[in-house]
This record gives sequence, C-alpha cells and structure tokens, in this order.
Amino acid sequence: MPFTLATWNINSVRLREPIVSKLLTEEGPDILCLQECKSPVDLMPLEKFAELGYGHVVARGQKGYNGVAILSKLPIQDAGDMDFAGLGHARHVAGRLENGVVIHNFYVPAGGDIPDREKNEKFGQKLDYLSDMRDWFRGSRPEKAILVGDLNIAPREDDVWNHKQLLKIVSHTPVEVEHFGAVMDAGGWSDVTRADIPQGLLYSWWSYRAKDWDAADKGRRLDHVWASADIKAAAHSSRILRGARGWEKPSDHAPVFATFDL
DNA sequence: ATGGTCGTCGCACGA
Repeated sequence: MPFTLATWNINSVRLREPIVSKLLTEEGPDILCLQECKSPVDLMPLEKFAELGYGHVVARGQKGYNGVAILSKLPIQDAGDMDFAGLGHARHVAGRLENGVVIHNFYVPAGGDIPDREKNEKFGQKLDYLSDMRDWFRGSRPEKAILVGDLNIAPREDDVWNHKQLLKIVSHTPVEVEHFGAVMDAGGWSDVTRADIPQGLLYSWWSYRAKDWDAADKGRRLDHVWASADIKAAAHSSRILRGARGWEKPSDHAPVFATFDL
C-alpha cells in the first residue's frame, strides 16, 4: 500500500496551526511528523487536525521548547521514545503502523553557535545525542523502519549554499557530518531524499534573519527522511515544499515529503 | 566582520 509521509519543523504548533492545517488540506500526506512543537501535548491543537482526518496521533511535548508529534490518517500505535544524551527533552517519539512499519520522529539538538564542546556545552550535547543514536541503532538494527526529522545537520556540500563558508558553522562542520554518518552506518539507513534527488542544491531551511530568503537562497538541508535497508527500494517521489517557507507567518523550515510503496 | 529574526515566557534564552 503506497503512503506519503512528510516531516516539518513547525516552530510552535500552536502559533502555526493554520499553516499545518493548510498543508494537511492542500497536500494530504498520510502522515505528518512535526518537530519543535513547543507545547505540552495537551495544549497542542490536535482537535483541528483530527477534523481534517488526522485522528491518530503519537506525540511528546514539553512547555516552551522541543516537542515532536506524528499526525496520521492511518492507525498508529505509540512505540515509545528515547531520551538520548540524558537531556530530559521531548526530542523523539516512535509510532508503529498496522503493516509493522515503525516511524521514528527526531528533533536533534541544534548545538549552539560555537562548534567546540569545550567552549559550548550545547555542541557537546549535540554530538553526544548523535553518538547515543548511533549506539542504539547499532544495538538493534532497524527493520521496516523510517526515520525522519530535523537532524540539524546538512551533510553534503550540495546541502548548503556555500560549503567552504559553512565548514566552521554549526550544522555543517566535519565533526557533525562524521557523527551523522556514524548514525546512518550503524542503522544501515539510507538517505531517501538524496536517493530520489541525487543532483543539485537542496535545502529545507532558510534563516529568518535573511532579508529576502527566497532571492538570497542561503539555505541548508537540515530535515531528512531515511529508510532502513530492507525498505529503501520502496521509497520514491521525494520533494521539498519550498513554497511553504513563503506562507503567512512561516516556519523557517519547509516540509520534506517522501512516498513509500509498502 | 557583524548583525540580522523569530517564539516563548514574561526577561533572557534558544534557534
């Protein structure tokens, strides 16, 4: 059965309920994974999404920061969460579909501004979070699994607007890319978006600080869709809905879509 | 080389 999934860092699900609803109405993915909901679960506007057909929800929230949710048209079971790096943050939740596919929704720590764990605790926490992800997937190799989310790393040269200029900028430093690769290798994950769109610059995030984000186009691909080795061949038709970055009161991220024949 | 903008919570802090 083919299904389409999208992942979107929404930067407050309460403030942006209107554009989440717009996405659900206009694009109608079977599943939408949200990050940075910035809300306890019981204050998320889930009734609005249920009215649009997304009555199945698996979520973790906290006041003000982080928070992840999986909105689904299809029945989905809560499959738990992990607290990597011992941060006590709502950064992961998993759901299991009736066909057995497990969906992991992650919001990896951004890591602060200085790419040095001696000078910036947040950067160390980001690397530790990724190391814990690696160890977890090494211990139990994912099967029939999809991992999505804001991983806060743009791994490839063509995932950023200027590779050389960003080598010392958090999200594109070699040590982060190395940790990112270690998570992929440990789980046997494949990058679905790049399997579908192998060539060319590809971004999912544009800073709020740029005057004209569209014309300047100084983007980064921070949001990812991965598939476990056994189902990677089922994935196709990836796209990034760049237009959503220009919607009213936008998130600084655009949604990333992938379709699977499973 | 620097500052630029958001959201939350209620003044810095995180992104």
